[in-house]
Amino acid sequence: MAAADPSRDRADKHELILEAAIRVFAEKGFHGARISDVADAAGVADGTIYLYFKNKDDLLLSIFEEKMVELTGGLRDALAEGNTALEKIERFARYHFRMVQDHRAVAEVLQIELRLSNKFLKEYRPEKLWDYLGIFAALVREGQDEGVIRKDIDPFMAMWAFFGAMDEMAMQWVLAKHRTFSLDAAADTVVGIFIRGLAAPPPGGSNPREQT
Amino acid sequence: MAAADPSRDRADKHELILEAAIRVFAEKGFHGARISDVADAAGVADGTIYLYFKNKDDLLLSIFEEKMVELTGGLRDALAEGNTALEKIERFARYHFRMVQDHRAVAEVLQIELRLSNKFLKEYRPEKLWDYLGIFAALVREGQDEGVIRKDIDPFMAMWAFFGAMDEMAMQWVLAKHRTFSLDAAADTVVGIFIRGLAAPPPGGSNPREQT
Amino acid sequence: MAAADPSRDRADKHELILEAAIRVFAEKGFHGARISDVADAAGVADGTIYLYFKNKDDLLLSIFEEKMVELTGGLRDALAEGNTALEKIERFARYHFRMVQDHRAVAEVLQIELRLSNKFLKEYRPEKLWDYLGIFAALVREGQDEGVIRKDIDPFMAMWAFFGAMDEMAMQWVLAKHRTFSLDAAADTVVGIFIRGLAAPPPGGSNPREQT
Amino acid sequence: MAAADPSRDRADKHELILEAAIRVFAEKGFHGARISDVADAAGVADGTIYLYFKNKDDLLLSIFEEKMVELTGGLRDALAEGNTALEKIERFARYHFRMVQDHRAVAEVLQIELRLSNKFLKEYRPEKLWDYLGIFAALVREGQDEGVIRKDIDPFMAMWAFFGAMDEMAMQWVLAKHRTFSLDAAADTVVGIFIRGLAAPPPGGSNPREQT
DNA sequence: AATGAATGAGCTTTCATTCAT
DNA sequence: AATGAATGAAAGCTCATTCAT
Repeated sequence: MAAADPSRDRADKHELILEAAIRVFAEKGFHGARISDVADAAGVADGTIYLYFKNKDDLLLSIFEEKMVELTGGLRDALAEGNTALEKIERFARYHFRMVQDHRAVAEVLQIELRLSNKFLKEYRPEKLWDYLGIFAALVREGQDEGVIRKDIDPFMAMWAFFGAMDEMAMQWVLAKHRTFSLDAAADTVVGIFIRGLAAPPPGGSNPREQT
Repeated sequence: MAAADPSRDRADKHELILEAAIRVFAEKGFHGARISDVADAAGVADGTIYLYFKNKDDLLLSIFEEKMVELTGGLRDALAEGNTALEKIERFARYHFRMVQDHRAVAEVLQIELRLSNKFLKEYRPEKLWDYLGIFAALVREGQDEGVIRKDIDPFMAMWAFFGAMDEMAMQWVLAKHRTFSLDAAADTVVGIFIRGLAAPPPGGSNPREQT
Repeated sequence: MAAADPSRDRADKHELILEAAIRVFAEKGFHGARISDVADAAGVADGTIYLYFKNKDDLLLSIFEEKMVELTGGLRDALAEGNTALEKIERFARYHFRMVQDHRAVAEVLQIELRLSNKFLKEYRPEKLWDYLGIFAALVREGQDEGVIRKDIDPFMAMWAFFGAMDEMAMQWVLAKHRTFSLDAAADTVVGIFIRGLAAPPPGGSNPREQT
Repeated sequence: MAAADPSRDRADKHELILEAAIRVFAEKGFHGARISDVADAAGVADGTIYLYFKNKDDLLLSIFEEKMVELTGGLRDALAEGNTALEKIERFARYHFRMVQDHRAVAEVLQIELRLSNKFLKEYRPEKLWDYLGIFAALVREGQDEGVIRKDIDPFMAMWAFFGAMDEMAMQWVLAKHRTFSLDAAADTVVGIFIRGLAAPPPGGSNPREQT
């Protein structure tokens, strides 16, 4: 009797088309993919896509939004086990790179195709990205309250730096078709730099650069 | 005697078209700009552009190459005055953000339009970017030799992290039309995090996190 | 007892959809209106419309047919009180313009939207229009028998001229959104020209142009 | 050396495409014709059409404008030989129908295809038609000054009636593929009705209806 | 009888690039 | 070298209509 739920059917087909689009966009690129390619991959007619998505751009942005929500949800779980803010930041980085590694087609779309979209880059407000990154900014503030992160750090500036560092490495990895380096090493590097870079000096410590 | 040098004339018109393209691409976007817009802005006929550039993509990539060469040249000058590797890294970051700030149209094209290009992102090998960033990797190695940068840092990984952090902030600044934050603050953040993040612990120091 | 009559129900819904279509077509235009707009306006599902009308064109043509039948019926009543053929012709003109004035939405559809239809203009035989206009031709013949209308007039030719004159004025009035002139003045003009234009010369009269 | 005149070349190709469009639209209808059909008929590439016309609608409207200018020019010549206003009105009608008869493809487009165009009917201000018909209104005024046309006639109202009568007959003739009646008879009818319908009563005459 | 989700055909227009002059 | 008129490929989206429920 489950099939009798129409909103269930609707959600299923939405999902069906979205997943097909991820596969097709990852393979042919957003611009290289025709709507009919997506329709074929999903096993529906071209027009059906427009019953579930406004247009081709909306399809791409929907992939972004839905996957970012999943990503953010998973992040919260991943951080739950961390104790200090710095430990959670480490977990954030490792989680981020693990997701890139484990979801290649999605990563391909979000790292590459999405960035090639005028709409996304210039007009769209990626609130779902901010939700995700906002967690980092909150961790920085948390760490500052705990006294383990320097007070002179602007959480938002640090957030962009942290995201930029991870994002660039993820992009190089995806573009290089994963051949040149491991994402574990990328995670180590980001963790190594940012943990020390953000950390407050040990009480009574005498790091000479701390005068800057 | 200047007009008598034909290669000089050629270089002049090449430059003329290139600068016109920067202005037009910055204003209308690469995709939104027509070749005839560039031709109009340069005061030449459409066909003339093809005497100096292979095609529209080549025009964009030429902007990238020529500006990156200038950027790299300027960077060498900027670093010359630095003493230690860490000081040079600080100068690198400050130079980078100053260039973004002082050359808005170029920054607009390199930060935004270039990234929207399939060709650039997927097919092109941006050697000129590597030349620029390679200087950072060299500085890391230098610092490791000097003993002021941790040995467990992979210079190339650090390079991507450093570039990614700066690039993301520059991109946000350009996209936000420079309203939300200052690039000086961005430079401070990057410097503050990376200098500490890369620095070797003071000899005999006892930073508890160094055990990680 | 009314609800017990199934053909009564059917006629009601037919009427319901037809009147909804008139409103929607008048507002959005035939091409601009979607079947679902009509369905919404009628409070039925899209598919239901196809239980009562063959297709979208049939809906438009049905409006034409049903309204023309009503129009023709009303015309007969309006002419009943006239005495001579010429007087009836005058009544015809005044009735026509009054109908346009009193039924704006219907006029909008019949004057404008219908004419924009390929089907109507090129393939359809508008018998119901001929029924309506045939009355005019019959009046001309009647007037010729009575001796009040010139014998050298071809009733069918006169019919098209008469209809054309009225129709053009009605169309201008509808297109101008009724702002520029009154349909009463239009009626006066048509009556003034056609009555004199058709009238036989007074017996023994010596109108010099009668020689033509 | 005539071919060296570039504006001449341009005008030639404009004309070439326009005449091709008339043939194609007359045969397949405006909606049934694809731009590539017109391009083929003109012996140019699809894109070339857009160098001379803004879009498909503009092509249709250009046919209207250019042919109306020609029509109006010819009309002035045709009226030149007339003496009185009434005689000129007669010449107007006969000229109009002769043009329809002698330029079938153009008539097909202007009588049928043009009217099927939403753009033309609802948005466009057909100034060139008004120029043409304005001549009729001027003739009516002229006749009123001469005393041969009744003063109680509104020239603009009469103009629409006159045009409507001719236009309806021309349309029926074109739609019927010229089989059912002759345009000469149509001209006779229009002339017969309008000349008498507009004429002032002979001085001292005693037409009983003149009291209206 | 009524519903409404699914279908899929159909075509204008832009603009990078070429090449005859 | 410079011009600029001509080329022609390429695909998103709408919406009337169907038909399983």
